[in-house]
Amino acid sequence: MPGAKLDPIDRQILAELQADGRMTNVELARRVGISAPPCLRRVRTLEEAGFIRGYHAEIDPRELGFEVQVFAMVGLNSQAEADLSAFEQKCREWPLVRECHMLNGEIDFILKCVAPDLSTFQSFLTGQLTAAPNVASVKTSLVIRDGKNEPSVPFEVLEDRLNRTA
Amino acid sequence: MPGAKLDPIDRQILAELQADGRMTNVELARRVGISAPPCLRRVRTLEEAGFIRGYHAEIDPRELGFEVQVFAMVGLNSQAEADLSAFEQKCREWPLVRECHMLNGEIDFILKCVAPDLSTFQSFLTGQLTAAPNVASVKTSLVIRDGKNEPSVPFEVLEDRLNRTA
DNA sequence: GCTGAAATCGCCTAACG
DNA sequence: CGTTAGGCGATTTCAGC
Repeated sequence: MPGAKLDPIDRQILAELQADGRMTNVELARRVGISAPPCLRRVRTLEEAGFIRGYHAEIDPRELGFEVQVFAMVGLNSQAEADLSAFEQKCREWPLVRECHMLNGEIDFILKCVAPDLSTFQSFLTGQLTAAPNVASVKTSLVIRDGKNEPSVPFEVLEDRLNRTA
Repeated sequence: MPGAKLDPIDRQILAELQADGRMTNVELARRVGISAPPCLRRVRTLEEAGFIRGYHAEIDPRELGFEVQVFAMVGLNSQAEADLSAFEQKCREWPLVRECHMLNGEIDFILKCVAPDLSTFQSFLTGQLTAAPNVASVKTSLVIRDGKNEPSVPFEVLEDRLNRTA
């Protein structure tokens, strides 16, 4: 079971850094109740072990002029591994596509896209996405507003779960 | 037009901090070609103006024991504003729901969820989500793998666009 | 008004117990 | 894991353009 090697302090470190990635190490150490040097060692270990993939400023797309956010549901003609990978590669090359997730069921991929305006997105949709090799169908939905948008992991659930097993 | 008040240095600061949110201020200043104090002032201004919403460590959910990632497409019975808000509020209270976006078209909301395992998700699905007031239909798709997962904003597109206008 | 230079203060981060 | 200690970054102050 992954996560088993982490003690409560490690998990708290991850939770704190997920909430505020620019927290100083001494502040972090204070919050988790140890002194700074071991705290820093833990952070480095967590980074190297792949628990922490990186640190990012969260930027408001609308403030920057990206007024449009769209989800695209994509079906392919072939689901052979080479064709799936080829499509993923295309997504990595398209800057308007921010996320590309392979799904089970009738939809093959869901894409989260941003664009400065609708016409930019439309021309990407018709000129690039729909026109790409192997793409069978694309259904798009505009995002009206975001009701919630949190970084990846709910630590509360993790703690609940470990308490229940304990 | 939003983003018009930002000069090229501000945009570069945002791009650098989106790529590495823990970069030191002196390193950031070096990269954007100004000295540290004005660089720090710009960062503070960008934070206060809402361009930067926060800083987060990016944590690998699978490493932490969240093996399951699911998209849920939700339709409601009533689309009155009070009912839409009520559903969004529910999503904010459910820790397994990480994102909740209101969409146009026949789907009302798309939810990105995580869970430690399938059975945890299933019990959330049947016990909470489908059972919530006003929920008419829920279709779920398991994520097989992530082909791309990038933070919000493609600065390349912004620069292209500004160059074209200039 | 905004930038850069100098100086202070606090943090980072090694070495050691 | 804690303590100590030296070097570096952060942040304020002040002068210059």
